[in-house]
Amino acid sequence: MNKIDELAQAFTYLAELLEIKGEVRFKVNAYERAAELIRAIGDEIFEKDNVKELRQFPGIGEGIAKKILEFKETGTISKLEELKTEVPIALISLLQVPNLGPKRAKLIYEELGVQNIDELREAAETGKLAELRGLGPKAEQNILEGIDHIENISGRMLLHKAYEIQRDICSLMSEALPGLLINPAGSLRRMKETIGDIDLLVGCENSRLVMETFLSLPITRRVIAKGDTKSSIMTAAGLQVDLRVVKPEQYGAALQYFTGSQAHNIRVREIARKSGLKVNEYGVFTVKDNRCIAAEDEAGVYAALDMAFPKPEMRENQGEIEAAIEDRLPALLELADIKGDLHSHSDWSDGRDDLEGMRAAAEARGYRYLAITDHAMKLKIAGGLERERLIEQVHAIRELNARGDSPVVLLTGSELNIDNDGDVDYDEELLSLLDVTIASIHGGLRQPREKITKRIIKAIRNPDVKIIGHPTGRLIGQRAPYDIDLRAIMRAAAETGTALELNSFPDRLDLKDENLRQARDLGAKVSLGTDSHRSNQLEFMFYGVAMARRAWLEIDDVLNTMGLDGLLEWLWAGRKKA
DNA sequence: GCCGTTTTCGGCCCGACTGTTTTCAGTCG
Repeated sequence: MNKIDELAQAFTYLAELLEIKGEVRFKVNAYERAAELIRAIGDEIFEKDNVKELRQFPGIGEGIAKKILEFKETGTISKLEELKTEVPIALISLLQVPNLGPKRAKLIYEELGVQNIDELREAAETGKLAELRGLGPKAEQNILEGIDHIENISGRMLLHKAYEIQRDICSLMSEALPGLLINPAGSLRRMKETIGDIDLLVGCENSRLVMETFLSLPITRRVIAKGDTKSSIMTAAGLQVDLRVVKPEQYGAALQYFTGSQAHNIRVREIARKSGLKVNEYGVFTVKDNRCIAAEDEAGVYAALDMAFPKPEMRENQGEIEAAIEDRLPALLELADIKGDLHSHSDWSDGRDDLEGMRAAAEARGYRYLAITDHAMKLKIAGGLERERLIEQVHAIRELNARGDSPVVLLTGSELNIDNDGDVDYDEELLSLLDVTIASIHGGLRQPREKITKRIIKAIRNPDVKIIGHPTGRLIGQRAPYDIDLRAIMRAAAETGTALELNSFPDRLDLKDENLRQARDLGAKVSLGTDSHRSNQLEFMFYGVAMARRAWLEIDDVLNTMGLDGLLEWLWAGRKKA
């Protein structure tokens, strides 16, 4: 775990231990917000070295600023260490059990001495939980099911998986109830990279009928909760799906309410309160006489608060509220702005489809160009192209382009390997044949921070390298990012005019949203590529664009929104062309 | 703990559902 995550986690622990201890809600909230904020800001936080600078960030006051400085100095926070002697840190693990919160965790610890999940299970199975005041057999059963859930389910689901499931459920519901007004809400609508559960929102007068239909879907394994307006089910795959029903004339307010994020909504409601208004899932109301002034239209909810409409992907309380108030929200990148894909593989290396198949798929997407960036020779395992094969491929691509039977121009290219010394596979002469030169790390992933950072920066300074592929190497939920000085890499990329990739393959999404925003702020260009190994994977661009939108990127921040001529000019700037 | 053209003190978002309660606390999002 890197320093930023450690610091953020220290504040999360502070919040959770205080919560178990029974500290006032607001103090706990402040620490939780601090943890969130630190994760969003990233390494920049360690570049500040006094209280005053740290307090510039809204949500960081004197107390938290001092704790950040203490952590930077000593690697720990004394208040946290103190707290650990009062409340066993292991108790925090109990909080991840659904249906078990801080109050009951404290009770269970104090009455039964339970400190971890194994002990919790034993207490539940022997009926001891049901004997505690405020709990009963049902609560005990729910906690047992909660334990089963976290032990069987490996955390959160990748966005693209959840998105597909959502699409399936919505179409099943629409089949049963034609014309139904139904949409995803929650983190799925915000397009977070991973999804904990799926939130769906329906606008319909007949909520009973909607609920019946939903609860009898074939995907339902267990009904968790069912009420007049809200139900939850567990699917066989262990995914929770929540469905809310509101009246059609309240749909906009409900969509706003259930899209979140929680931090965004809290800010919105605070702002409403200051104007004598109240916001809930049924509309915007005056506090004085409870008169509804907006509800049907989501943008109308924001308008009632004198705010511009922030797109769902932005709603993380990362400055979008202020921007909406001041009417300076960015014009986010759209999928339609993407003129082509800059990272794809064909059957010349480890892809499945041939050049024509890839080109046809690009044409179907309305692209102007597609870069064929098969693996370079040092990556033998992926069928990396030897010199002669690469030359052959360049000729094949040129021939295909010369036929003039497609609006899509294939760009020659390669996904080069950054070796241990920071050099790439081919010599200058061969590179002078390639339009698109991506350089990626494929080996030595666990080297020390200085070493990998140095390798990448050397590649960035190579005039023949125009794009750094999957810059952090993370695989969501499987492999941590390389230990690198990302900000130094971003600065070097900005300085040399090298693009950083937003690899849009679903389990990569690399750079991730907050890093993309940092890259843009530091002046680096972003290149969207799907890393497709099959022609149908070009559709992953959808998820890359979603990440770009979460990072507030606009057209000019992204390389492949350029037309073909502009792009080629950019790609060949400062390079020798054969 | 944070924050301030209504406050340097006194506020701090909102509601549904469940299970255990005879009117509400705990949990969740």
